[in-house]
Parts: sequence; C-alpha cells; structure tokens
Amino acid sequence: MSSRSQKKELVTEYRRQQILDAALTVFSRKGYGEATIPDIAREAGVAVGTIYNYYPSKRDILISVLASRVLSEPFLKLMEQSPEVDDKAFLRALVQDRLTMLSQNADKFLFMVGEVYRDQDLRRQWVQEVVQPTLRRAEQRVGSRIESGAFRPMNAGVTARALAGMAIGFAVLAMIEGEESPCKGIPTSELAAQLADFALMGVVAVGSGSPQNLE
Amino acid sequence: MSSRSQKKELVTEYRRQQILDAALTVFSRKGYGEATIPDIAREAGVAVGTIYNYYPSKRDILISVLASRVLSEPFLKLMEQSPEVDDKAFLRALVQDRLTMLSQNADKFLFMVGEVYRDQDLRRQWVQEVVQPTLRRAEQRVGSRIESGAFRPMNAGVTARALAGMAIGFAVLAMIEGEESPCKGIPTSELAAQLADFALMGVVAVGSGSPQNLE
Amino acid sequence: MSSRSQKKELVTEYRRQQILDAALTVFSRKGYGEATIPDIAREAGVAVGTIYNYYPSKRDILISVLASRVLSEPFLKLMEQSPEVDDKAFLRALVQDRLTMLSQNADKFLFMVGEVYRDQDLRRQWVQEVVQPTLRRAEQRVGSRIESGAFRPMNAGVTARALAGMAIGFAVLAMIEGEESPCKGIPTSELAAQLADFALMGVVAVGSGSPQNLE
Amino acid sequence: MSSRSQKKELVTEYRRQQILDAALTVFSRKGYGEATIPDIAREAGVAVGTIYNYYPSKRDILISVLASRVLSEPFLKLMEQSPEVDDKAFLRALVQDRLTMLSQNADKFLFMVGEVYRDQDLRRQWVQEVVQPTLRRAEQRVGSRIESGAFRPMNAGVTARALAGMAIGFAVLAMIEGEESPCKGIPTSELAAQLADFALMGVVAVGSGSPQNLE
DNA sequence: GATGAATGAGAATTCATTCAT
DNA sequence: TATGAATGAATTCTCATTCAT
Repeated sequence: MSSRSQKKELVTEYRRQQILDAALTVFSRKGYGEATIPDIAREAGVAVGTIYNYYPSKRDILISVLASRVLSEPFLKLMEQSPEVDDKAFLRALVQDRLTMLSQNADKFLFMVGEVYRDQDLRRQWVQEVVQPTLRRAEQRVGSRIESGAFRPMNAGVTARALAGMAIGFAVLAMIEGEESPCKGIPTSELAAQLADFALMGVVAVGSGSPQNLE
Repeated sequence: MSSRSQKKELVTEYRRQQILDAALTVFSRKGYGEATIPDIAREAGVAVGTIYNYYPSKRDILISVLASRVLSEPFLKLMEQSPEVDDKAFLRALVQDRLTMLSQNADKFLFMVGEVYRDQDLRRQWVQEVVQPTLRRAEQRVGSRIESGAFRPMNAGVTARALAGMAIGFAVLAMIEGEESPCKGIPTSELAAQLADFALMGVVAVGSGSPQNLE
Repeated sequence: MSSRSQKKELVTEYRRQQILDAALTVFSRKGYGEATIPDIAREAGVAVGTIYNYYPSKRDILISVLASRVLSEPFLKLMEQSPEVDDKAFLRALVQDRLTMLSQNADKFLFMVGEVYRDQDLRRQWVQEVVQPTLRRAEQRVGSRIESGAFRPMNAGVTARALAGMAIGFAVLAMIEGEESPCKGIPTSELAAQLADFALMGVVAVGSGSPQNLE
Repeated sequence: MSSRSQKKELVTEYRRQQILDAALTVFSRKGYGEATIPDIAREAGVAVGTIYNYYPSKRDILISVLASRVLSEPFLKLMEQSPEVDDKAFLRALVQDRLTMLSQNADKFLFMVGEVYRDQDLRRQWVQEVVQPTLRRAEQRVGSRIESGAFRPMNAGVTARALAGMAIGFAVLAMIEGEESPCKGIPTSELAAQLADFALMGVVAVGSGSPQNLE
C-alpha cells in the first residue's frame, strides 16, 4: 500500500523534474516571453494539458525553474568551500570554478535577469535565501583574514562584493565578447590565476615609485 | 523649398526620438516580450499606425532602441575620460561615475540582456562598435602603466576586463540586493574609494606574513 | 450469493444518488455550462473516473438530474392534494405550499430552464410525464366545480393554467425581486390567503358601480 | 471635421448593435455557456478580434445584451399604457400584449434566467431599474381603483404582483407545454379575454351557493 | 503622414473524457 | 470498481500588423 503511493509520488516527482528541465531548456533558448507552453510540452514529451496538472500557469513554471534550477543550485557549491587551504589557492580554485560554471550556464542565467528584476517578490526571496547568505559567508571569510592581519584593514562587506562582482563581471564580459574576446585563447586556469593575483595584490607594483603617485 | 523639406525632416526625426524614448520606457517597465505596440503608442502620444510609418516591426524598434539608447550612450562617457590625472584619482572618479550611471540606468539595461544575448547580429554589432573599443582603450591605459613600471607585469587584456568587470559586477550585485544590501548606507564616493583601493592594491596586507602563505 | 449482489446493487444505487445530489448542487450553484466534472466529483466525494462508471457523459448527468430531482419531485406533492376540503381552504393551502416549495427550490429550478427549453426531447418527456398530468388534474377539479355551479362558466383548461400560472409567476417575481420586494415582510400564510381570494373572487368589488364600467 | 468624427461614431455605434444582435441570436440559440465568441463573430460577420475591440470579455457582452435587448426593451411598452380606458378593456389589451410579446421572445428570455439569477449585481440593477418601476406603476393603478371603490379592499402590492405573475406564469406554461397545450388552438384575443375576466371576477359564481362553501 | 478599427494567427488555459493501475 | 494522471481539442483572449479614410 505504501509502495503504491510511494511509486505514484516518485512518478509525480519525476514528471515535475521533467517539466522543469524542459522549461529551463526552452526558456534558455527563447527567453521567457517568447517561450510557449506547447514548446515546453514538446521538449518534455508530454501533452500541453499535463503541464497544467503540475503548474497552474506559465509564470509559476518560471518561478519554479528559477527557484530550483537557476537561483540556488549553482550557488550551492559556493557555500561549501573548505576554508582550510591558503588564500591564493582558494581564490584561484574559486574563481576558476565560477568562471567555468558561469560560462557553462550563461544561457541559463541570462533569460531570467529581467524577469527577476521585475518581479519584486521573486527578487526579494532570491536575495534573502540565496544571494545574501552566500555573500555573508564570503564577508565572514574576508573579515577573519583582516582580523588576523593577513588582509589590509578594509570594509569586509564592500570587499566581498567587489571580489564576487569581479568574478561575475569578468564572466559577463567574456560572455558578451564571445569569440571576439582576447581572453578566448587563454586557458581558464591561467585566467583564474591572473584574476586571483589581481584580487590579492591589486595592480600596483610594490616598491615602485607609484605608491607616491597614489597619495 | 529647402526650409519646407528641412522642417519635414526635423519633424520626422523628432517623431523617431519620441517613439524610441517611449519604447525604452515601456521595454524597461515590462520587458520586450510583454510590451505591446499600443503601450508604446500611448506612451509616445501617437497612434499605433504612426509607429509603423517609422519602424517596420516591433523587433526593429527594439534594435533601434538598443542601438541608440542602451548599448552605446552609457559607454560614450567612458571613452572621454581624461587620462591625465593620477591613477588613484582617475580610478575613483571612474568607478564612482560607473556606479552612478549603472544605478540610474539599471532598469534600462536589464530588460535587454537576454534579448541581446540571443540575437547574434545584435550582439556582434554591439561588441564590435561599442564594447571592444571601450575595453581596448582601458587595455591600452593599463598596458602603458605596466610598461612604465607603475603596474605589476600582468596581462593587460585580462586586467582591463577584471577592472571593468569588478565595477559592473559590483553594481549588478548592488542592484540585485537593492534595499537589503549592507552597502546601501555608504555614500557612493566612499564605495568608489574602497573599490579603487581594492583594484590598485588588492586585499593582501603588504609586509605581513601572508606573502609566505601565498606562495 | 443473493446478498452479495444485493449489497452491490445497493452500493451502486447509493453512488448514483450521491452523484446526482452533487450534480444538482453544483449545477444550481454554477449553471450547467460552468459546472465541471471535477466540481461534481469533489462535491460527491468520489474520483472523476468513478462518475464515468455511472454516467457516460456530462449531458447524461444533466438528464438524470432533471428527471429524478428537478422536473418531477416538486410536482409530486401537487398530485397528492386531498380534494375534500372546501375551495378557499384548499386553494390557500395549495398556494402556500407552492410558494414555500418554489422559494426553497428556486435555485434548483432556474439553472435548468434554458437547458430544458433547448432540448426538445427533454422538454417533451417532462411535459408528457409530469406537467400535463398535473395540469389535467387541476383542470378536472375546476371543471367539476363549474358543473356544480360553484364556479362561473369558463374554459377549465385556461382557468387551471391561469391559476397555476399565477402561483408560479408570483413566486418567480418574488424570487427576482428578492430582498427588495415589498412582499418580503408579509408572512407566507397571509400572502397565500390574499392570492387565494384574488383567484376566487377577482379584484372587482361586487355590487359596486364598477360592473357598469366593465361592460 | 465634425462630420468625420460623427460618421466614425455612427459606424462604431452600428458595430456595437451588430455585435449585440448577433450575440442575442447566438445566446438564444445555444445558451450563454455553450455560445462561443467565434459563433458570435460569424453571426455578426466580423472577425473575432473585432468583438474584443468593443467588449472586453464574453461576460460583458452578456451584460450589454441583457441591458439593452432583454431586460428593459420589452418592458418599455408596459410603462406607457394609457390609463384612460375602462379596466376590462385595459386588462384584456394588456394581457394580450404580454402574451404576444412573451411568445415572440420566449427564446430570448429563457437563456438569461439562470445567468441573471446567479449574477447579483445584474439582478439588482435589473430589479431596480426595470422590474420595480414597472410593478410600482401597476401597484399605483390598482391602488387608485381600490380607493375609488371599484376594486375590493386588498393589498395593492400583492395584487399587482398576482396579476403580473398570472400573465407571466400563464405564458411560461404555454411555452413549456408548446404544441401539446390545449390552449394552442385558442386565439390570443380569446385567451386574453378569459384571463382578464378571471383576474377581474375570480372563479366563483356570484350569487351561487358557493359563497357559503367559501366561509 | 496620421489615424485607429479590423484582422486573424497564435497564446494561455480549461476540461470532458480515457485508461492503465 | 475506484482512481486520478494524461490527453488534446476547444475556448477565451491578445496583439502585431494592415489599410481605408
């Protein structure tokens, strides 16, 4: 008896995933506005009506796709980083991971930017449940390094966002430039190393005459 | 006679602007997919049919809006920066300017991200005519500073993109976090100063024990 | 063996009633066109599929509901009136009963008026099996009172329909006027008395000067 | 200039009527629930989209049809009756007129019974603007006849509703019985005469022994 | 050129009915 | 027999585009 209802639940859950996967694919390809329910149904291999047995409207599909596939999933790994390695190795690995992830998921991210920005509830939920916890984690790490004297005294919140922003912005630029980017030929590991160095040491040559220039 | 045709041209040009402004407003508010021609007509104060006397289709309006309002204008200022001040002041001013611009135009940017990414021609045109010239200029500046020994030896292309990306990514995060951001209370000039310092000197405390940690 | 099959039949019959009751409730509330099979299933506490084990289509449910719940039941009582009391008491009791019945079942009647009118077979069946037997009975009663000289010489068929129509029409008006009706505050027994007097004696004051006016 | 906009308004008004007429026809034939917008468009000889340029939803079409074609129009004549003729002639003419009108418009009435009953706003509006003014007029007439001693002392409100109800109920029964009604062969003028006599004098034979029976 | 009513293809959504379990 | 997920035709409604005035 339990097995019967368990089985049914499994099938139901599988359908849900099937539909979300299909929706993500279609949204990525055509954007939310241009995607149609028949598109999603075809991609999922189910009938149009079936979709409505699982989600009450197209917008609800979007919400579910974002919640379960786009807005949190890619961030999960980021939250689990072991803090035990040294900064440089950590940062290189992190940046490399981010770049890889972003370039692999660029299409899956871009379709939702406008939608999330426009839907206040969606934005707030995402910010509170995903973005801010992630940033807070980075902030804490930066803060503890500052306390230990390893990092210069800085505003940890701003710095964490500058670091995260650098990775995101760099990846976005790479995405936009596409094949025409001069970074295209450089291996990701090398890019990550350069970015990590930039973040750790900045651009100024230490011991050069520049510091004077700076003040 | 000439004045007659000149006048006509002026009116025509004015109408074009009127329609583009209205379209930008509506696209920003609702997104391209959800915006309708009647929306734009209402916003512009003209009849639906009039719009089709100036643009052959909704998509063409999008193209024109992006080309004339979104993709270049905000970057024009970037190209005009005087390079004669010292690095720190320059960077602070630049970053502050970018942050202000982005926060003022966030809504105007976000609606088109997905659209541009999906339209290859549009993306390529934008990249070649606007993005790359701007980045190349930054790259040259970084390159000359490296040559002069003011900056550490680095890949100028990567570094220029890391700098630009940091500003863009930071602003995007601020936009996403909105009111909930811990940076919300900090004056833009102060934020710009922190970001500029981060870019110039990195996070590591010079002379600390960290450098060993780093290697 | 017999008890097994009897039990089964009982259950089957019970289900049928369950479904018809639910259908009547839902049809009354939303009308036939807007009522859905899931609505009825929910109301009946059975699954959608179960309904199709008992009735082959939504239209068949309507037919059964009308036949067993709406078109005959409320008229059955009418046939059972004892004819042995005097006219005035009889008419008062009858009218009061009709008014009470109609006001209690108004919602159950109204949803089907259009449906029945449109379905010729349904209408004819109802007329032949229910309406006409009832009216014929009233007609006979009026006829016998005319023969005995108690009623004026009149067309018994027309008069019977005028009497029945008065009760029905009065109740319909009361239903339509709802709370706003000036009859709202009058007790049903008083209303019934007035209507019965009207039917028996008409409106004209006997012995008044009006009769001249009338000819 | 004025003629231009006047012309346009005329066309607009004509379209509105065209659509309402078509909707009335289709609603009458199929009922509101089963009627479709393409049905109405076809009947009106316009495109589906055109309908939506004039009415925002199917329900709004219903409301307009009821307001302009069904709920008031047939009642207008009733309000204009000249009160100067004698009661019998007046009542005969009135009843005949009602019977004719109802039998000609039966199909147009029946489809809306359930809809009006279910839509509180619609019902209330109809009652206040059409039904009650009409009934009040009848009530006043009955009241003045009572005062003059021509009618017996009665509750004028109840009596007016009994009279109106009789005409309505009689017509409804005739509609329901259709071809099978024994009244089918009787000319409308004769029916009206019988009903008027019934209303004026009741069923009881004056001077018969019945009055004793009645008390 | 400007206008806005008309158009109809196409979108989201509903729901009667089927059928495997 | 009971169930309820799956189906897809049918429905309401939208809107880019056309075109007569």
